[in-house]
Amino acid sequence: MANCMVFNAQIASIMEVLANAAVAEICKLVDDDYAVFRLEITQSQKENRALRRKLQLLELKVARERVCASRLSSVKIPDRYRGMARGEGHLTGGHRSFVKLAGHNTWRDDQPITVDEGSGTSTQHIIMIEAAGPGVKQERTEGEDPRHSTDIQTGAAAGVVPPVATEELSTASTLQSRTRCSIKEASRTPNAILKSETVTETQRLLQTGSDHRSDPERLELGPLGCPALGSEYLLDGNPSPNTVHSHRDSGDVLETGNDPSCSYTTEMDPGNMPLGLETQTDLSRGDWNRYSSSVYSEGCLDKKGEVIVVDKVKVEGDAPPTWNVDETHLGEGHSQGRDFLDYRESLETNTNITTHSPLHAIRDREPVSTSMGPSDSHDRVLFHQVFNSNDRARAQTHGGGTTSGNSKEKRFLCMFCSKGFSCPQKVEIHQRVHTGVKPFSCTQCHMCFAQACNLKRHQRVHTGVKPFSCTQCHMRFSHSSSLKRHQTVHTGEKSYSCPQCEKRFSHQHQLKMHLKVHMGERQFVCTQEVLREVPPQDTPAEKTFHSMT
DNA sequence: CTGGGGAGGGGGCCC
DNA sequence: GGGGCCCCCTCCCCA
Repeated sequence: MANCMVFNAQIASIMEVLANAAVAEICKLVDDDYAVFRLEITQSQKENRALRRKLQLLELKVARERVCASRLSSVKIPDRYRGMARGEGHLTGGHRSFVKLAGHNTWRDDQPITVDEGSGTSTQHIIMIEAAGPGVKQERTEGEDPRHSTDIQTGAAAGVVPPVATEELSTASTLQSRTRCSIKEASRTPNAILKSETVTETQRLLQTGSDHRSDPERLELGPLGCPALGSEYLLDGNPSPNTVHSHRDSGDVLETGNDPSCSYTTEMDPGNMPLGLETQTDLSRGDWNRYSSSVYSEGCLDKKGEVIVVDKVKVEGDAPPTWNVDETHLGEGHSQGRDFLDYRESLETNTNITTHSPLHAIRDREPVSTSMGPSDSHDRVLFHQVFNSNDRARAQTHGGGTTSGNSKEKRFLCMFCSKGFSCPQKVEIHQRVHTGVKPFSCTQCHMCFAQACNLKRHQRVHTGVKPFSCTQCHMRFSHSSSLKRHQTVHTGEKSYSCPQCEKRFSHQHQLKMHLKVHMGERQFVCTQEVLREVPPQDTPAEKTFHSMT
């Protein structure tokens, strides 16, 4: 009996121990789960805070817009900042952007913010500016929160919504505080960021689809919430700048509606240009004429009562109407030049433009009278591009920079890729790379050309004329460069050298073929390395090549 | 190697 | 003299 009781006591103690162990185990699990759960709660709370900040910013932004709408005023932006801040044209309209200062940010880079503006939503991208970088200059203005003073000087009112989402955002005065931000190589990849900005802006244009003229931001507010780096290019409030939109009444300009897939992003992207344009215009119907007119010669036709008979404009693609020219039709340049002049004129007729460009002299001319109707996203974006290029040109002019460092100033920039050229004709010719317009067609074959001289050269194929003859042999060439290249046969010149070995070649193609040998050998040896575990140091291309040869 | 197109730059001419 | 326009040259590339 006593034993039984002892046994029971032992069992009880054991069970107690087991129970305690089980409880401890359970408690441990609960604690772990609780910790995880608490962590999740903490994260959620952080997210909620961030979202609240965004919401607050957006609300304040709307308030700021309303405030700014009532005090629209022309703000002169230092030209030298335009090109930069406009980000090669892609920051324009970037009032949708916020500048997020490094160190103050609570958002992720490039974090989109969806804004409900009543007429639609838009995605905004936060531009991260490395405020502490050596290339960043802090500039302060009166009443300015130093934290808001990034490197982009816009000198405009209606400042940036401090991206830091600080509490002082709650006051309108803060919102209107002048913010000077100037981007100087602030971003490591400005183009990418700026392009994304353009994308979102153009998308917004499309999505809202409303009359943006009444949008004060378009008038005054520039990128980064700063006033209007590119605001002048907008026609808002300016009755005269008929300019680039003379064809907008065509009705079929763009039926993008709210479809972001028809975004001008594609259009803006040189690489995708043809596709993007096809989404906007029916090339097969010759709408390219309209496009190209709107780009190059906006308004000039209406104004002057002229009709540039774009008899045939051949565009890469199907059913290309062709602007037939023969070698005597090289007067195309006249119309080209006039068109471009008018195109520039149309830009300059915008009285909101503050410019010191020499082109500005044209401004005094009779304003172009066109049938520009209510705002149109397509036209607006086109004008956006056009003016940006022009403005960037001015920025380059005043900034002293040239696109490729040539001695001659390249004030005329391609609206698609911002490449600079010394004269408008060259820009127009260059832009055919993007537009695919080839106005010069051969009368004897289907070939079309973007440059008259190329057509002229091509026609030697038909005529058999070979004006370039070798002085050392009987060879004749239709290409001057072909002759030059041929003469390396006689001179023995081998200007193409292999970077991986000592071999030299007289023709580039030979070098390319040779390099393929290198590549092939390298791959071969890599394979051998895998199979034989060849030490890596034994496999430089040169050694490999030499050993194999 | 040659043929030939794409594209940019230079220079002359004209206004 | 300066700027715009136009043609030619040249380089690059591909077939």
